[in-house]
Amino acid sequence: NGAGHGGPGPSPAQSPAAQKTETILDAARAVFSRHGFDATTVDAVAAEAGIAKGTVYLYFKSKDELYIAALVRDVERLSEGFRAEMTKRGRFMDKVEAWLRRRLEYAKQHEDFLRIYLAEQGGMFVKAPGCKELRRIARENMAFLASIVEQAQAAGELRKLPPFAVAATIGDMARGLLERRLLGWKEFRSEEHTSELQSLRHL
Amino acid sequence: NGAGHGGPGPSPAQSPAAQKTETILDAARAVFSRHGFDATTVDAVAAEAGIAKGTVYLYFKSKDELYIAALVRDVERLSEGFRAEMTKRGRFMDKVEAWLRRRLEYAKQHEDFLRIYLAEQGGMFVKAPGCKELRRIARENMAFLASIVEQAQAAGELRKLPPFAVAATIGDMARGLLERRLLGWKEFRSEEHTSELQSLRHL
Amino acid sequence: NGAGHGGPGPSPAQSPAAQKTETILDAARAVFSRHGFDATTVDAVAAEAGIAKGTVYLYFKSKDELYIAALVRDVERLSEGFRAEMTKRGRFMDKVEAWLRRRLEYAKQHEDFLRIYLAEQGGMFVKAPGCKELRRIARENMAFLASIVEQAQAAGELRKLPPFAVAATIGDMARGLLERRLLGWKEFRSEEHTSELQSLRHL
Amino acid sequence: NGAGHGGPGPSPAQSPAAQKTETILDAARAVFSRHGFDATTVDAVAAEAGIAKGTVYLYFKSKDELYIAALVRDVERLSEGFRAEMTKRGRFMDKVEAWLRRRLEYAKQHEDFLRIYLAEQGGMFVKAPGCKELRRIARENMAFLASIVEQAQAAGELRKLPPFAVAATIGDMARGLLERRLLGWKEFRSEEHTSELQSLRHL
DNA sequence: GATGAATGAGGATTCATTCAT
DNA sequence: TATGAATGAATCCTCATTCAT
Repeated sequence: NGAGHGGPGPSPAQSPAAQKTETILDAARAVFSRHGFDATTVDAVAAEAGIAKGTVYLYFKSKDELYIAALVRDVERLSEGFRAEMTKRGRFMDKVEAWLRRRLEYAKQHEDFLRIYLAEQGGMFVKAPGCKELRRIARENMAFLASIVEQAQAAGELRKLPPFAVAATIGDMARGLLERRLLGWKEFRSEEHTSELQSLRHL
Repeated sequence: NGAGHGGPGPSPAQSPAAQKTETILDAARAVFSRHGFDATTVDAVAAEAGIAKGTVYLYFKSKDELYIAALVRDVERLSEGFRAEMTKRGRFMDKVEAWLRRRLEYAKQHEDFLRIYLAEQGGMFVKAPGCKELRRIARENMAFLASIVEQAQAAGELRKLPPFAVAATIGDMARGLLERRLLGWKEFRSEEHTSELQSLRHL
Repeated sequence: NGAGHGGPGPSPAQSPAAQKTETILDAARAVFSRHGFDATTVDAVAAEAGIAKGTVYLYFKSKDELYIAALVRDVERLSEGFRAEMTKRGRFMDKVEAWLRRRLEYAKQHEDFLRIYLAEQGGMFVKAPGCKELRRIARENMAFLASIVEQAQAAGELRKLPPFAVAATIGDMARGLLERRLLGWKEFRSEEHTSELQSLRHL
Repeated sequence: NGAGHGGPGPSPAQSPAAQKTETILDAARAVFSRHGFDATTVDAVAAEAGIAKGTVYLYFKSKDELYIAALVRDVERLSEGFRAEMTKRGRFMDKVEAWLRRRLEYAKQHEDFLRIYLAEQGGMFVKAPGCKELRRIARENMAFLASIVEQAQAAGELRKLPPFAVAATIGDMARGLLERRLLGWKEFRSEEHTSELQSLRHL
């Protein structure tokens, strides 16, 4: 196939073990996103992956570890993706647009990932697990975004507001945008996101 | 009664049954927010409320219903509160500041509520339950906010961007602000939120 | 009934909870002795006790705890019994005979207990669990026996050999005797034990 | 080969298959003695033997069979050893001392075997498996011992007590001695066992 | 109304055993 | 022969819910 871009199903170039790991993670993502962590049974994941229950435990020590692994894999994949995209662009608004587009695309390809991801953001407040890894990534992304903002401010593209606050605000908006899209709120269909993007021009 | 302040403990003016309902809901809020939905046992809620497990089932049909009830009660209380506050203010930024202050105050008084509330926002994407009620409230609030934005635009206080998009953006920012505060991120201590608020002036 | 001597089935004078605890312990003794620790399921114990699986866990935290509790209860009961008997007798051989008779009687009444008890002695060498409690009792009994031996030596009833060694030897013989009886070895039927007892006269 | 000494590791003169069988049995002995039957996994035995799990099943039909085989091998080896030693000696006490020394030596070389052996003696009362084979050996040894006793009685070396009872008593004492040594009871250190042996002189 | 003992369905996890390579 | 990935039966334990008191 033309890309190792992380579509569902393992690419043929990997070791069989790595392939099966990918298969299981894809299944986990799908099932966890449908039912949430607790309502998901390992049986269901195994069934989705087309393997036996015990096999899951050959690749992951526990249900918790499986959940975290599925989440972290996608979050990292997504993070790497948009950082690369943003670096390629020149002007601030282009960067932001690239970032948003990347997230939207990814969300379209992996609506199941998006569900689990957004849910976990909420879960950060009640569950400790894996948070460490996820928080690390979240903060790294935030720092990256802030540095982008600073560059833009230095270039006179943005008003001189605290960069972290601006970065956070952008992140908040993006999340909300994805959520509303996922919930299918009719006020926020299709091109609407551009109108939200417009707001950014004035920051 | 003289207070819609939503403090814990039942007000004395209510019927005994209503008082016990309140007691249970307070206990539920506390325990659910500490451990999340699944990790919370009905036993723990009963213990927190100082009653027997069976008694909980005299007031709520199931654990699910109890969870939703606890959530809805606070969300409605909060919504009513800030709508009233906003209505009292004249200028847009005052309204928004009043709203934010209201949320922060509430969050301070009920950090446990906040946790459960933010977590549930994520849960909207994976669990059906209660979503109907909660979505209704969320959309009503959004519509209210949008109408406020429209007024401000009519008064020339805001640029003419799509009101729903602006309202949504404000909501997103507010949520992010609360989250970062709750997580204790050091970049967003104390007065910092004003700097995020400043951004709004330029919308 | 004429005695709280520990026959199966709870005595009516106890609290309901204590009665049920006894019922479960009796069931546990029976089932564990039939199949050993690992091959015994909590389900089987519950079935033997005529209650539901979950109920067992209202009275004992785990299968391990249940096992230990069943064992310790009987070992203590037996130990107290024979110490009292021995104290009542005057001459050494009478004491020993009383002790042996006590063990044989108990073994007849509680063959299931005996099995579990003897098995656990072997288990001491591979499993740690509960050993602490059981070892304590075992050593207390050994010390008691040794003091009896010392008295007998002081009274000129026994040769002056190291008391602990003699006590241990007596204990070894008694255990072997019980085992052979339990295994039904035809060479060691009925009155045979007296002939083993005779050996003691010459120590 | 020049030694029936039972040391670990296969002797070089055997067929490769027999050598591997020995290797596995050595591993089984080691692991079973550390954790007991149920807590031992076939995986662990294979790892200890340095082979793959599946290979174990090429040599033994099941975990049960492996356990029994490991046990029986050592018991038979030990039995043959001490019978030969005893036959070589002339006087009764010399025979007994030779026998005890043999057991102690074996125990020192194979503490792991001893553990499993003593544990299994208890297990005889709750588990059926292998009992048949082990009981046979145990009774053969007992009969051998009894015949030795009878000889001694005929030679006027021992009082005329029932030979089987005396043999059993000697066996009981020996077992107890080994156990206390294994448990490390401080009352029964080092040379102490001679004092227990002294008792025998008076039987 | 209140209680809390009892229930039993449900799920994570382990591991003996098999079999394709 | 040797391997070790895959299987799935088996079991401990939890906890929402009921109901007799």
